Amino acid sequence: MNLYHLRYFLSVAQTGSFSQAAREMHVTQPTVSSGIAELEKTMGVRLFNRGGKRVALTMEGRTLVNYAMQIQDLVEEVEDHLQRRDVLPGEGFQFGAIDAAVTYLLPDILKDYRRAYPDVSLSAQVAPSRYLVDDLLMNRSEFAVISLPYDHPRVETVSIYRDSMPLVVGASHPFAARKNATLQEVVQEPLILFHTDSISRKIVDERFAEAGVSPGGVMEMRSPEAMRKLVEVGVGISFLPMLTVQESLSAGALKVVDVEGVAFSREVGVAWRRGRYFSAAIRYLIEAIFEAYQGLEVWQEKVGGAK
Amino acid sequence: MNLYHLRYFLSVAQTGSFSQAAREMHVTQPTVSSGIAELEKTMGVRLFNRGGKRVALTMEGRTLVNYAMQIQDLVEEVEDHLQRRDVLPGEGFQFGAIDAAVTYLLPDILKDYRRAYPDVSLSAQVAPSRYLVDDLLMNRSEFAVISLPYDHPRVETVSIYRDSMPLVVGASHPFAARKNATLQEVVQEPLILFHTDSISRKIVDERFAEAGVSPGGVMEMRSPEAMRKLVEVGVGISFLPMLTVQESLSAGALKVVDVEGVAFSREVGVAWRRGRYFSAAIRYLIEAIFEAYQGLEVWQEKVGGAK
DNA sequence: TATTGTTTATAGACAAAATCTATAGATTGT
DNA sequence: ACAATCTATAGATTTTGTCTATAAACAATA
Repeated sequence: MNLYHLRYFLSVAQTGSFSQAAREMHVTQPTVSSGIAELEKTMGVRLFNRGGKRVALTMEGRTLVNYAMQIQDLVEEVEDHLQRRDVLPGEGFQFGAIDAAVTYLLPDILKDYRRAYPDVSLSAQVAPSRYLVDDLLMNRSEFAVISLPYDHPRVETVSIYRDSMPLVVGASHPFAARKNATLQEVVQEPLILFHTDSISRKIVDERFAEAGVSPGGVMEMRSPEAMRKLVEVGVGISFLPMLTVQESLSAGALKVVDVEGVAFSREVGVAWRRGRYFSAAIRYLIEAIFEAYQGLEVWQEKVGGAK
Repeated sequence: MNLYHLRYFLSVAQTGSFSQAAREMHVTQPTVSSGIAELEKTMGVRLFNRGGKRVALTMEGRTLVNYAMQIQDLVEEVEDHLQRRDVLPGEGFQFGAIDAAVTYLLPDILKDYRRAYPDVSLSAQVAPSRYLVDDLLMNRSEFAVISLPYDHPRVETVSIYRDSMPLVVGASHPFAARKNATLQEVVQEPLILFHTDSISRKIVDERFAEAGVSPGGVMEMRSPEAMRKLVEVGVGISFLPMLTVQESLSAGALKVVDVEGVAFSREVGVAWRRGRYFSAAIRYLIEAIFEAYQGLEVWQEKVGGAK
């Protein structure tokens, strides 16, 4: 049983003639004959009564007409949907994003996206970068907005945003009155740092190692928002992404202190599993991100040609 | 696009693996690969993201899953229906029958049929034999119960019932008191005869011609029931099928009068377009008719072997 | 970092099927 | 009876699907 056979069958049922159906389907009459014969053989019933100028459906033929039409409709519908790249209501996809991205970088973009694809349901997974990369590798999410650099042979990344990570202290901290401090002074203070498997922590650690210093009492955290709060109330001081502390700085709850010879920064970028394919609705969101920040050209270079 | 490809696709979607799907479908892995590749080509979209131990559906793939499952279900359903020779509610067929058949021969059979095929809707076309045969030839009805003999190269017939056609007169007619009458006497009376294109009329006419008599005032009718009424009220006398007049005889409204040298009778039989195919539900009804009267063996001989 | 056991993709051979041309056999309508 | 039109069939051809064998990519492990 073949979809073409069903098409021939419906045409014969409608026209009442094998020859005419053949003309409509742009095939020869024996093709239609053998198509119907094949259907009749596999179904084990006669579909038409031949003889006379017109053929007539049998009862079984009438039954098959009902089904064949439904099948035909579904086939046409799905071809249409896929070729127009329409999205069915309820369809959607999952992507990953670090806290700072979903809180500060993406909201406006997601709002616009809603307008472009109102039927697509988005599911954002918020977690530290390394977990998000796991999701990428396991095909559990389509792309992720993570901290860079992230080096993995199966993951490609493009930076969208450079974020400085200044030393921030609570408003009542002794450093708050000063313009700057030395690295040696900093490591004497109780430090609140990202957890050791985070990108941002790696950046800090590397610089510390270069300078030959090592911090004393360190508190480790996964959540930058929690760290911001802890610094505000004076539990310790921290190097935190500008995105995270912007509002607290404006409100005066935190202060930035320059550290001599140190200019920490981390990049935020889009990451995806190398070589993967992007559906139109997904590609649209990714490109909106690049357009809002930067990286569109690099992205197109990496993925644009090889659909 | 092919139904097998859809099956492969669904299996891959479910198992998350081309190889495993191949094992489930009892084909080799390259077969699945090229099946999916062909689907992706004709649809113009990627259906899976490959790489890693498992493949993952794209958004388009998820869309196709929805449709493919529906299509699959319909295909299975229709194969099931046709092979079991089930009948869908509302399906049905049309057959023809002369007045006497539908009134006196078929009611009980149709009642039983209801029990065997409650979902089949029957449509009986009631008309004189020659119109019913037209329907047969045009494939507008599946079979017909008509008066015999009916000679046509494209129509086959099997007799089910021999019906005598005695001379009947109204209870108050002068003949009513007599045991018999001669043909000469009969043609003096006002006769009510079937219309000239009817089988029964032909039988009567032929006998008249043989005997060298020709009737005087003749009233022609199509409906035997109407003729019966007219004879009852004394408009004339008639040769009517026993089936039609049975009740009136019992009630005493009509009397049978023997006519010397005349024994009219017509046969009732089943007719169908030569060489046609009978669906199970139709065949059942026809065979019920033969079983209730006669002709089952002749029927089976003519149509039984050549399905 | 190499290695082993997976995976999917590809190439070429082979088999199955769908389709075409040509023609026969039937039927309808003139 | 004849011409036109229909479906069925046979045989050749082309297309499509499937297989085997193998390559290339990847994951897991030593």
